[in-house]
Amino acid sequence: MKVDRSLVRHVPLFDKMADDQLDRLLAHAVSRRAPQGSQVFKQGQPARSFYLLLHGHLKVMQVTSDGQQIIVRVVHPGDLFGFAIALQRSDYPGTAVAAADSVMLAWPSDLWPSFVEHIPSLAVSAMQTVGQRLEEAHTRIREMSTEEVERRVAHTVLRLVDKAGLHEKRGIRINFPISRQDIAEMTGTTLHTVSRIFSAWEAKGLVEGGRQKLLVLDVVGLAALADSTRRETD
Amino acid sequence: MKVDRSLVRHVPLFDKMADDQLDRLLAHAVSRRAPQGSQVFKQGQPARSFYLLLHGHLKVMQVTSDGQQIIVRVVHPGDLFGFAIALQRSDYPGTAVAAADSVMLAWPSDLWPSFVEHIPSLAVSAMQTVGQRLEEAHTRIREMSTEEVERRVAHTVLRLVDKAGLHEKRGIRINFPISRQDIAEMTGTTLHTVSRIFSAWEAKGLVEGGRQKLLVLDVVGLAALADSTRRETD
DNA sequence: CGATCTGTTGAATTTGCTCAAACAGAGTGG
DNA sequence: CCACTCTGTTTGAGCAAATTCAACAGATCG
Repeated sequence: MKVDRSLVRHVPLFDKMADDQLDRLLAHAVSRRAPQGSQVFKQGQPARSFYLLLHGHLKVMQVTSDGQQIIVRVVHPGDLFGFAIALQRSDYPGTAVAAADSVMLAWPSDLWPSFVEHIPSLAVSAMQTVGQRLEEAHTRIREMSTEEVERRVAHTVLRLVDKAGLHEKRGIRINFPISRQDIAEMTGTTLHTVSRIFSAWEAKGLVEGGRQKLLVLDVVGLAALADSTRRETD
Repeated sequence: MKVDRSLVRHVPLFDKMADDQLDRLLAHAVSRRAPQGSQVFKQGQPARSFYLLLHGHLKVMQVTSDGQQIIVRVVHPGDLFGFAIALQRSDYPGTAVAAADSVMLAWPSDLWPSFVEHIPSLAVSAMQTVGQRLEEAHTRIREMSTEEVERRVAHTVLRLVDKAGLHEKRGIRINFPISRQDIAEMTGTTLHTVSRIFSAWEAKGLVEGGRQKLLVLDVVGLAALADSTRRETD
């Protein structure tokens, strides 16, 4: 079960780590594949492992008691996920679903404390990661409190461009299959509204849609829309 | 600048800590008072200190570029706050305002790394705290995505009851001055809507309002309303 | 090739916001 | 003590954004 150092060397979480420490860490890692649509772990399950995404994209979802679903966050390559254990939780707070075929490393949760103990920089990095995640959550709360749907959708798409954008001749492609429903669940609206918004944007030449596909043609225009202080876009 | 151990002994963050460690920690602490309405720190300021609230209540707010305000969270006694430094940030992401006269301990941010190094349990506790905060943020996102305003307000009030409730003969009093505007900023709505909701609740005998005052008469009824799966309350 | 999934679009409806006006209570100063 | 002001609260009316309802079209897949 050899995992090569170069696979994770570029990950911010590990870039300050000495080679031998990194090797010791990787010695306990198991690599795992998740085909598109499969679940890596489920909400409520005991958190037996924590993960690092190497390739692909995951959606972390939560289901409410009355069956409604939201996407808590999207996991991109290089992101640590499922580390409930570090936050002193015994179960996963959400369900991780592969949005595209994905590859990840998995460590047994039991090992976390000893890792942190022996590799202090890991604790610092982990703390930083959680801190960023908290900030993202606050950003989302702020947007949901103060912005109308169209601007929220614009912000969400721009974040996707940033995290999962692939440059093409005609624009920037979101690099994994994503539906209107998904975007609705990320912005707190309905797929109907998202569909209408995308149709309007398409008419304006900002984006180009398609079944589970999204190509952003005019990032600047979209950003202008996202930052516009109410009613200037006409 | 002596700070007594007993002041903080009950705080979860410190309850597993040895006496001598705690004393070493407290040796560097400075106590500080914030009269009602005063700011403890401002959004964007360099994060020179981190704090522990001993007494009172604070609101942490963020202002959007176009001037709108939201309340990111409410700080209650025993909560650590303003520890941006632990998350590797150099400035405060929000503004902390005293909702009531408050007393807190302050430590220079510089000391955080050495504290964490010498007191490993502090790192674990801090991580846990941030984790809980992240979960709260996700709960709020979930509520804002899936629930109508009335239920969100109900949930918010119930959280206040839990964190800042004071038992009285007639019901449970929220133990610090809080306005409709505040609750609007916590739930992502307007003070008008909150006022209307409270008026309706008052008519039903669930709560009793007043200028910056809130007395919850029927916690169970409120909880029923908060958990009702759409349109059953009539 | 039917069945299913995703997306589109119109129409009716509703929620909650904006605008507007008035009111209540606490504190202030004459 | 009373008029005045400030701040927070209440309430109505109209309106707009977004949801719900509904029907359909095009892809995709077994």
